[in-house]
Amino acid sequence: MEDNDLLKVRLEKIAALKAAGVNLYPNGIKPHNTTEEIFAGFGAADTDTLTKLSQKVSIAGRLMAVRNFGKAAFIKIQDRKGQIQSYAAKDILSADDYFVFKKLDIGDIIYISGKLFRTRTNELTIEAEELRLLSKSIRPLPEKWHGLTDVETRYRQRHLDLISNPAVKETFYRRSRIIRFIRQFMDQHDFLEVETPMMQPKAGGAVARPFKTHHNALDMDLYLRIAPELYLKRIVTGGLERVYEINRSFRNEGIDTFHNPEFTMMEFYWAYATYEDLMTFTEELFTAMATDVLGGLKFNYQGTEIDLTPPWRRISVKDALMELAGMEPAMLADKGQALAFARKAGCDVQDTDPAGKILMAIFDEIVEKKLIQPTFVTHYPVAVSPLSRRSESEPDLTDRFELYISGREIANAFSELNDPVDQKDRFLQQLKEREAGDDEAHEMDDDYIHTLEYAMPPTAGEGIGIDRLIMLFTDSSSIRDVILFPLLKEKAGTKDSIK
RNA sequence: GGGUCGUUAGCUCAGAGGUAGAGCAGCGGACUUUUAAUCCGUUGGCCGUGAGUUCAAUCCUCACACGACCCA
Repeated sequence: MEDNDLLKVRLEKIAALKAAGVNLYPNGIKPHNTTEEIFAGFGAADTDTLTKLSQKVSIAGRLMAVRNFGKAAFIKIQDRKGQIQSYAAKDILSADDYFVFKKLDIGDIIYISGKLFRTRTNELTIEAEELRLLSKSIRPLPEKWHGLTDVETRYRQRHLDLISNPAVKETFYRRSRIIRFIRQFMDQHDFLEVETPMMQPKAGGAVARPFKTHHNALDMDLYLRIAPELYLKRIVTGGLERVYEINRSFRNEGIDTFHNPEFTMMEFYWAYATYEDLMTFTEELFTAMATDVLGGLKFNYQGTEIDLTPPWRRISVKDALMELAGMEPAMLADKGQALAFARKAGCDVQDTDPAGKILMAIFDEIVEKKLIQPTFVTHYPVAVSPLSRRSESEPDLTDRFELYISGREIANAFSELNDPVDQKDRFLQQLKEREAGDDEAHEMDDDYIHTLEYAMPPTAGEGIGIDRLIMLFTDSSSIRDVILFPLLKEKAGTKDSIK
């Protein structure tokens, strides 16, 4: 163990407590209240009312502050819902409890029971009649006023972040509430929640690099899924017609404020619906969710007001390129001109890239960041949509949209390609691109085509990036702030433990 | 992958080529209604790691590690 005086002092206290026969880690002592319940029940009660009531409460939590006054003290206890003050005095506590109290450190988990009263400054306070140590801390907490601000420590030691920064707890309460709401909404619309493999022999359903792993007993390489899509469509083919899954996918790519290698997505598939139905459905989901979670359809994200009031703007990729990137119709029609435009804009494009891919590169570079208010971008080129149904009127385009909010892709949806012959051609085209050096191109998946050969009903499907959605709804600037344990590089020698 | 910035006490941060600083926390003392309680006293450091320049490096140079932000 590091030669640290702070730890030494605490270990000495532990020795003293043990010598006095105090159990440092007792079990089975249960609080009857939370801080939230106490404030909800008695936050409005005045001194006289509290005196008459003589209301006894008990709580457990972390000791966060001690203000000593000789033979009495004010202390703050924090539980999962908040903090409350308690008054610990020598002439109220038993001698044994007071002995323990004098040996407590900030950071210890304690139990307090006693009557509620108001102090001279009118703060609702528990007069401690019984005080128990529930778990002894031997390391000091971050400082009470500035808290913990070092982002690296916040992510690496999330427990400290949660203890020190109440807003972090709020974020994860809200995250849970959003996901719970989505489940309710989907269930109400008769969707069935399912789970599909995270380890897949082929990583399909999206355009991305996978993580590879290996099954020893089967001696088989497996990939962590980049999307559940192909399995969910097998389920729809099987007749479940409306399914959804909320869970992790994994993509082996760079890390930044919008990308974590593992991230949470909801995908859902809806037989007999079209991508146009999904636009309406998405509006309904988001507005209901915002009303439930935020109490309205307008909210602030990083200093910009976002308004979710439907209907949201719908614009095709080509119209967006003309309106927001300043492209001329001739450039859209001619690959050479598009390529020149893309190069000028600083896009990383190859001569061999299909025209649709070049247009999307320009879109990503210039248009995306301008889509601040919720916008459905429609009619993506076939070349970048290997699993989407072709538009009846324009076979080079697909019945697909992406939803953009605050310049970021939040959802991706399309009417599903259920023609097995066309699907096979699309995979073959992807293979060509893979051979040309695009290691993100989709793999051939004969098993999936075989499934389609049994006839999948006409279906529309959508994927919603849950982490990004939660960033929006919690005004978080980094995806790391909405994931409890974002991936960080390992750092050697940062943490010792006691011998 | 490139650029910029950061890494000093448990935490939050100053600092200067010559023995390392503050606030909070801790420790000792006073104090039974405080709100970052107050008052007196006080402990605590491989200045991220490694090399180089120098009489002397925590500071200058280079490399590396980790992180943040921006760009691709």
